[in-house]
Amino acid sequence: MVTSATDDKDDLRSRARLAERLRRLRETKGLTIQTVAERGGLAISTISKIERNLMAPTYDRFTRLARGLGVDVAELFQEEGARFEPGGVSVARNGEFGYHETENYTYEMLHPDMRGKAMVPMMGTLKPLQQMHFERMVQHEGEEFLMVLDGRVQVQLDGRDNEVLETGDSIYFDSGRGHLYASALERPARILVVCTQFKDRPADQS
Amino acid sequence: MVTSATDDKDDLRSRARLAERLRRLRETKGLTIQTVAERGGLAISTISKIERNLMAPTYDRFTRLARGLGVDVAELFQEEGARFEPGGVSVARNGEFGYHETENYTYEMLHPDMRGKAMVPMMGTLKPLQQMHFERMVQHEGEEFLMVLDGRVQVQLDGRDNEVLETGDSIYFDSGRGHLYASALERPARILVVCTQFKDRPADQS
DNA sequence: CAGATAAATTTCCGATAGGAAAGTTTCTTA
DNA sequence: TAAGAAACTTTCCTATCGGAAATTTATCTG
Repeated sequence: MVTSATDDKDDLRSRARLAERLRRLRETKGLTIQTVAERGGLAISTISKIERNLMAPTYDRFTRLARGLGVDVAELFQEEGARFEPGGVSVARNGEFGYHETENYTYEMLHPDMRGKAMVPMMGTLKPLQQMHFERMVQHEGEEFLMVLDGRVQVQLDGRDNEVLETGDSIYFDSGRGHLYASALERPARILVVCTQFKDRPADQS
Repeated sequence: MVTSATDDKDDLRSRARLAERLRRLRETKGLTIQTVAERGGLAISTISKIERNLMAPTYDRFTRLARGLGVDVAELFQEEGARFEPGGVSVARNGEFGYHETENYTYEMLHPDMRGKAMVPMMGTLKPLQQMHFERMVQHEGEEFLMVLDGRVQVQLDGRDNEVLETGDSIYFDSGRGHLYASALERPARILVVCTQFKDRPADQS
């Protein structure tokens, strides 16, 4: 065989990154190996080996490890609505939306008249980064789509390098990942954001 | 120990579901075990055992299996719900999208690299109405959001008067209602459309 | 700094993953 | 139906996973 395509080297690198991610995740949560081991139901030594890439965990150990860490299994692999009225239609004219001002952003909900739609579209005006002051990143259930309509926007994503988006660029990401937007120019930027409507999910302890 | 919380029974059930999902996935894609084995770089017998839940694959086999099946690793962990890859992020630069031309429209899918996302954003260029010829209106499952980025757009909605949207205007409606877009000016119009993902996804090949 | 306690690593070994090849079932085609 | 091929399963065996306990390293306390 040795059809290349799949090289052992790749496996090792991939595993190495996984190991690193696991340890970082555990440490940022302030958990000890022992705690994770007890909560997840696997041996201490196993976790130690996995985190140092001395071992490739099997499927069951993997799920247990995720449980011990309090995250969804699939989450470990990331590198990085309600009753909508059938036939419903809503038109929003430029400028006549309901404003929704927060400390750092100015948002305009686009179709507030429709309740329980699957997507929540809104327009936003972003101040330059210097003028903003926030405690922590925004984070919520669901998925998010952002397109820059005017200006240049800096997107901060938890666990990733900052992205700078030019006019016409867009980004799609998991809203569960902490995020922040700001204008990357001296003047305000204009963006369109569409979020999925979040249905509440069982929360786990942090 | 034996703090319950994590029972071996759970592991077995979880693994059983995984096994089933894997086999279904492979079969709906019309792939043989051998093909997957070659493409992913693992032994035939290994896949056979995994699919019949006689073995718990290790991390490396798992990633190889995913590769062989032509799906993302995280996708294998999604229970039925067809969840979106947690933490996923995708950036699309202006102009570098995959074009998708139809008779009347030119669409550019914005984030084709992300599979199984809840929303499907795309940019479109609309010809003037006179130049278009269609048999019937478009109609599909889900909800749809349209914003006019440039130009003036005429939206035909089944059972309703035509709507004319100016730049910056938007419309939100049930995709089940027949719909058609066209530029209302002599020149082409530019729009952004975001649809909700339809439930049943067709099996695709790499 | 010494002693104590917690956290992480290493060791040892039984249990199991997983490849190669042989065996079995299922599908074609004459 | 038989012969042959393709798809899948079993067998056998080595490499390695993974748990318990011993050892080392880090963190407190006085």
